[in-house]
Amino acid sequence: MADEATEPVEDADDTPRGVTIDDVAAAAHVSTATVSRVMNNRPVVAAETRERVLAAIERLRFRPSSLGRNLATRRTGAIGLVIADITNPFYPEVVRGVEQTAASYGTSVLLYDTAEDSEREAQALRLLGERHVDGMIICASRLPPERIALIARPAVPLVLINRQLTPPSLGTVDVDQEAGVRAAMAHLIALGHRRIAYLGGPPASQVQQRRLAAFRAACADAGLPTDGGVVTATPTIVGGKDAARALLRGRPGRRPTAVLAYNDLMSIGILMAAHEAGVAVPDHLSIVGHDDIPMAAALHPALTTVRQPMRELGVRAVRLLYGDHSERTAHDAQDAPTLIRLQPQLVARASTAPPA
Amino acid sequence: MADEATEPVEDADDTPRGVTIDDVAAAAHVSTATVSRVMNNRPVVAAETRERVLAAIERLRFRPSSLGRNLATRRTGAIGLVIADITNPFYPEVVRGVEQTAASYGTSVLLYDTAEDSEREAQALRLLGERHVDGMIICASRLPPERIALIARPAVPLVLINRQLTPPSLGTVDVDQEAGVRAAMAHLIALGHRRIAYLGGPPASQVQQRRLAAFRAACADAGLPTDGGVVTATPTIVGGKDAARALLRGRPGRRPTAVLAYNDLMSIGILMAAHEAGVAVPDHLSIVGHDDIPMAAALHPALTTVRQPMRELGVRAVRLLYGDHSERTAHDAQDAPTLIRLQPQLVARASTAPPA
DNA sequence: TTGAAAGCGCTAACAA
DNA sequence: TTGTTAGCGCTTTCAA
Repeated sequence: MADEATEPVEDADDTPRGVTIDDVAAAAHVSTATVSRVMNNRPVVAAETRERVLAAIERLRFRPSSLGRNLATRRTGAIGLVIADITNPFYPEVVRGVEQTAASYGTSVLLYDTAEDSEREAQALRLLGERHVDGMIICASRLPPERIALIARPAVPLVLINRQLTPPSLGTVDVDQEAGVRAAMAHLIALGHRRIAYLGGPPASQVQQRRLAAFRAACADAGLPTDGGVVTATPTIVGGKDAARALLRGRPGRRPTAVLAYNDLMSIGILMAAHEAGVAVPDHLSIVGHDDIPMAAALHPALTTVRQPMRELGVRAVRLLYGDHSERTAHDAQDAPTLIRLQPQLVARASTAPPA
Repeated sequence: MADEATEPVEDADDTPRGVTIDDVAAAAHVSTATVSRVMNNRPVVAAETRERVLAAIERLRFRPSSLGRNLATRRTGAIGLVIADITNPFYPEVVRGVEQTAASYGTSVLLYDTAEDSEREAQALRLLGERHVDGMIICASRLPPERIALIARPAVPLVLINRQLTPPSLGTVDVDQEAGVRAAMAHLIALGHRRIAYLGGPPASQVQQRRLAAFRAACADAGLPTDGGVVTATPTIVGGKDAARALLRGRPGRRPTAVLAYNDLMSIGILMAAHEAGVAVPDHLSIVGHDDIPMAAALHPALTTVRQPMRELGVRAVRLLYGDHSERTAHDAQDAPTLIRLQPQLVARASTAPPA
C-alpha cells in the first residue's frame, strides 16, 4: 500500500521484494520491452544490450512475476488433472506420467482428487472450473458427463483418460478393455476353468461397463454360464473382500473356480477372503486382477493380472493436450476427437492354475 | 487478436468467450467497481443494484477471469506441494490430506513429484520457483536444504513435513520418530528378540537419520548389539528385498531374529526375500515396518508396523500455512518456526512373534 | 451507495 | 535493434 511512496527505486539490496520489470529497465537504461525480449530469449536483441539487461536482472535479483505474464499471455503454464482416487495405486502411476511429461513442457499440474465421492467431486470441479488452466485431463471414468460438461470450455483443451464423451473434447486416451478381458478369459479357459465369476467395480464406471460386457461376450463365446457369477462392489481392498466372501459362500461344487476382478485392489481383498474361508489360491480358486499395480508382484501368491499401461496413459494424455502430432492417427478427421487406444497385457503369475 | 474490433459488445448468446467485467458493467448500467463488489459479496451494494448485476452476469454467462484477479490481488488460490515419490503409498495419503484441506480453503494444489531423483527434483523446484503460489509444502525429507532455500521466499509461507530447517520457514509438521522406534523396539524386545536388525532408507533423509539414531539408542538401552545389523537401501520393495537377502545370508544362529524396516514397502521386500530363502515369518523372522500403508493389513502375514498419521500430516500442514491458530502451541514464540509434532502408533499384527 | 481512475506486472503491436 | 504505447481483466482507493 505505502510501498510505492517510500521505496527507493532500483535498490533491492535488502529483501528482493517487489522488483519489477520497470526497475530492471531503468537500471539497464532500456525499455521494458527490451527487458521482456531478453527474458524471453527473443533473438532480436543486441549482444551488448542483452548483457546489460542480464546484469541488471542479476543485480536486482529480479524474478519476473508469473501473474503479470499470465494476464498478458492468457496462459498459465498449468494444467488441471482430475483423478478418482489417489489412494488407489493405479492413479499415482497416471499422475506420475502426467506430471513428468507436463514438466518436460515446462508446465505444472494442478491435482484434484475426487476421492470417489460425489461431494468432493463437485468441489474439485468447481475449483478447477474457476481457474484458468491451459488444459485439463480427466481420469475418473465414473464422473457424470454433465459435470464434465460444466467445466469444459471451448478454449481449453480437454483430454479424457479411459472414458469417452461426445465433444467438446480434444480426445481420449484409453485402454482396449475388451482385449484385456478376452486375454484374461482365454487364459482361464485354457487352464480349464468353466465357472468363472466377474467381480466388478462401480456400475457407473465406463471401464466397468466395458469390462463387464466383454466378460459376458467371452462367456457366451465359450459357452460358459455367467448368471450369478457377476457382482459389483467398491473398487477397494475392503470392497473386494466383502464381495468375495459372498462369492465363496456357495457349496464347493457350485462355487466359481476362478474370478476375474475389476482391479488389483479388489483382488487383494479376494485373496484375503479366500484365506479367511480356507480356500487355497490358486489350487481351489484362481484370481486374475486388472492394473498390475506395483504391489501385485509382491503378493503371495503373486497376482496374475491384466496390466494397464498406467504411466503411458498419463504421458499420452499430456502429449495429446499439447497437440503432439504423433499422437493422432493418420485418418483422424480434423474436427473429430482423437482416440488413442493403448493395449493392455496379461501378466500370468502365481494366482492362476488349473482348477482342482 | 481481431476480437475487439469485430465483437459486438454485450452480446454473448453464442460462445461465452471473452466476456469481461466491463461487459457486465455496461449491461447492468453500473461501474466495474460495483460489479466487482457484487462478485465478492461486499455488503455495501443496494439490493436492487445487486439484482441487476447478478442478472447481467447470468445473462452474459460471465465467469470472472482468475488471471485479472490474481494480478490485482497478488494471490492465486494455489499452493505448491512437493513430494518425494507419489508411487510410494505413503505420499498419496499425505496428498489427500493436503488436497482436501486446501479445497476447504478454496485453494488448489500444484503437485510436484521429485521421483526420488535429483534431476527431477531440480526441475520440479525450478517450476515451482517460477510460479506465484500462496504457500508451499515440502514433504521430501532428503531434499537438500540449499535447494529448498533456493525457492523459499520471505513472502511465501513454507511448511515442511517431516523435516526441520532453519528459517525462513513458517514451520514444520512432523512425527515423533524416536517414539515410534522406541515402541517398535520395546515390542520386539518384549517378545524376546535380542538380535534385531535395522533396514534403513536413504542416508540423506532426516527421517532415516532420526530413526537410525533412535534404533541405536534403543539397542544401547537394552544392552543389545547393533553392529552389522544396520543396512540402508532404496525405500522401495525392490530395495528392501535386495537388502534383506544380504541380511538373511548369515548362518541361522547369527542372523537377526527380527528386523525393523524404514517403511512398509521395504517390509514387503523383506517378506519376499524371507519367503525366497525359506525363512518363515514370523516364526523365524519378525518384521516391523513403518507407515501402515493401506496394503500393510492385507499382506500375508499382516504387517506389524509403526503407523504414521499420513493424512493428518497433510491436513496440519495446510492449516499451518493458513495460520490456523489451533496449530500453534501456547508457548510458541512469535517469530520462531512452529513445530507440530504428531505421535505415531505401533500397530501389532501378525508379522511379529517370539523368536523360535 | 456508487463511480472514476489508477494500478497490479507483464507482453506485443507498431513505429522509429 | 529499440522504444512507445496499449492493453490483459480485475481490485481498490478516493471522491462524490
